[in-house]
Amino acid sequence: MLNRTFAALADPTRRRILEHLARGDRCVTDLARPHAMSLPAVSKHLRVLEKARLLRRRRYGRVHEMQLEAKPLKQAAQWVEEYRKFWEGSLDRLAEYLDKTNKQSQKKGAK
Amino acid sequence: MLNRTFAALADPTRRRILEHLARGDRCVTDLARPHAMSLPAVSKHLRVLEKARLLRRRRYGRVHEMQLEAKPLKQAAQWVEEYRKFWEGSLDRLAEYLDKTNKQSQKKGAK
DNA sequence: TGAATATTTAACCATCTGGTTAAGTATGTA
DNA sequence: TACATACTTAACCAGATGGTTAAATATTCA
Repeated sequence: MLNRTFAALADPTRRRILEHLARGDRCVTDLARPHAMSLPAVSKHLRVLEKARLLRRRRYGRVHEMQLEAKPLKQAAQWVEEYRKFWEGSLDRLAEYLDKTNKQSQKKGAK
Repeated sequence: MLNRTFAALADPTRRRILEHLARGDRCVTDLARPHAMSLPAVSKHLRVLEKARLLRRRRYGRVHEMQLEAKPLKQAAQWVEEYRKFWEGSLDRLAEYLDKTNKQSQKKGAK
């Protein structure tokens, strides 16, 4: 699951789509408009996001409405936070401190 | 930068490498051992992580030692958290609440 | 010097990715 | 019915990705 979530987030077009969606549900054509690419291209991106469960799709007649789904993002956030905190705590606390006080001298940090 | 970070994190082998690294600096051979793949394959993964600046490499003679670098992860965490909070706040606050109290009934949540 | 160790580079391969255009499927509207 | 609209599917393409094996490059050790 994390594979798909991170892979989905790795593409800037898809991140922008999510950003637009964060302002409310949108149909495919609306979401495609600000992106300089064809509709099928956007359609593919939407399917990637859908497979990653970052959005849910509902059909109202011929219009498809997308809705954000926060759950996988929560999982991703947890993974990132866990490791970030862990190794900032264990390895980089000194480096980070030095980083704040002296832009140079953190190179000899841990080991 | 986010592109590379998320792309790097999308591969399970690379996530496992980071997990091992979180327990301390490691050389290439050590990092390769638990993965059922060739050394060049691991070497490639390390280069991907290095390009994403998720790790720094230092050469001690013929041994390359890897060290975690938390900065890009912090950026990624910020991106994820920003959007997660935003749309949980706007759309999924109710769903999230229901999630805590009743494992089932959040399906009809927003909209 | 010569052999072993640590690692990368090169060449190759199959599959995935992100885009295209053209055609197809539903649905709404005149 | 016929046309327009919303969207997907199909076929294709170039380039990236994730793996392989074989060979090259340092470095250490005897």
